[in-house]
Amino acid sequence: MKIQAVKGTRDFYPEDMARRNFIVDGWKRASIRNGFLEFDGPIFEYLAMYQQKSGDEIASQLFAFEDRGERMLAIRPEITPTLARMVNQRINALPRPIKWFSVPRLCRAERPQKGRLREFFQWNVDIIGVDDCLADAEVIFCAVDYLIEAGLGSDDIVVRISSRRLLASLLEYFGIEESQLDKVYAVLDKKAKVPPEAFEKMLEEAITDADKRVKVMNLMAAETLVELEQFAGNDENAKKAVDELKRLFEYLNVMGISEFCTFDIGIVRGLAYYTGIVFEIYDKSQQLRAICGGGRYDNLLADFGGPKITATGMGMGDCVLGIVLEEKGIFSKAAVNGVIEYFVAYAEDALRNDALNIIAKIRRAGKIADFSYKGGGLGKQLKQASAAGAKQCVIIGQEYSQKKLILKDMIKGEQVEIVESEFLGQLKNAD
RNA sequence: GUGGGAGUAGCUCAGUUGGCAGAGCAUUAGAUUGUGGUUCUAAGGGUCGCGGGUUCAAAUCCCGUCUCUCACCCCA
Repeated sequence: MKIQAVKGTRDFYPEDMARRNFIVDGWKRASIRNGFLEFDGPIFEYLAMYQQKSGDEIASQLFAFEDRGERMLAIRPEITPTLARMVNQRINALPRPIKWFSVPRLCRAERPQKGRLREFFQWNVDIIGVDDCLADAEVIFCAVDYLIEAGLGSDDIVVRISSRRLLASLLEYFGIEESQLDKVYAVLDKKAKVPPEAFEKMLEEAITDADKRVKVMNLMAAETLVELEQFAGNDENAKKAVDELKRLFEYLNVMGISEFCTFDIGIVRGLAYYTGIVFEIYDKSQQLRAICGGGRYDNLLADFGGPKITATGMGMGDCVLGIVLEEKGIFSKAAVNGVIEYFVAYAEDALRNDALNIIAKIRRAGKIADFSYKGGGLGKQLKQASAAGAKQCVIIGQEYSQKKLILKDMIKGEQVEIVESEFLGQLKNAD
């Protein structure tokens, strides 16, 4: 029986690996220039760690197994619990704010579909220990900074921003009980995803009181922060939440990315643990799930047995992003092959050892060099050099009896004769 | 867990009324014994997803099954 790749996994052939590296390298560059430090954890953890935050149902959506010591373990479906565990462990020794990032490989046992696989990479950026929404602004900036570097503009993507705290205070102000909030959130999260009639019907089921429901419907139609202030009335909590959003947008404006950002009260995020600012980044032209999502989760460390220290962060997976970059033709910029700087060709088999000797010297000088195993005619070797995308060829022929090489520029097609020692000297001085 | 779509060469796919298994790209070799990219020629590469049925004859029709994929549910 022929064995095939497991459902929802990917094989990375060299050209796929080039794309993956294009994404991952960009993530790391953006993180580092935004002042984040890289961390990583184990690829599996105790199953209980994931159940603690999200409940038992989550167990069916992750790859769990028992080891030989009868420990219940799971392959990590996210890295945030690991982050919480690691930070809690050294909370008194770590200088704050803690600005860390990671690019973990994650697995989730969900049914695969467009933009979602069972094994993927996810860029995570978190700031722990900053109450002010400046931290949220910086997380958003970091994500946008990356997307711009990757080649996307404000015509391509949009950051939709809202606030859990705002929703919570307004809903409470409208008279909806706190115990009902999660249920209502789940419905509000669907607003942009289902037809208006369906949305209305779902809302009817979640909020039986007609007065309250009308208020919520009106609220969900709000498009600007100014409108929200009217809803807030004299409610202190709601006013504070609006004020926070205003400050956030001001920060984003100062940082020069306001054209990417918009307020959208329909952004709720599925999970219960978000406590404040929430945001998602979408591709404007396509019907894809979010490229990126994040927000504030002030109970993170406390949920994992640590002190109550605030946190905010985001995650960006490689699947949806990969589709977007592919559609925009951005991957063509990614170098698929390692670019050969010098391809060494030899005119006669007798010169092969001389060629090998020079190749070794080029490589030890830090340059990328390759050659033909088969040898054969010079034409064949140059053909192979072209196929490999070589920038230059070093040709070793009769001239080598006077220690001279031919250096051929494969792009311009020009060639010059050069003394071997001079050529090798140039290698070391270059760059 | 529910529902649609698709499985033919490494890839993208064609395959007529049931009648010898095909093309392009890719790969390899040659045209070319000191000069590449273009071009030309040739070769290799198939359990037509798998199993059963109908038939003189099945990639093609029927039944079953597996896999992949898309949309739901969910989404950290």
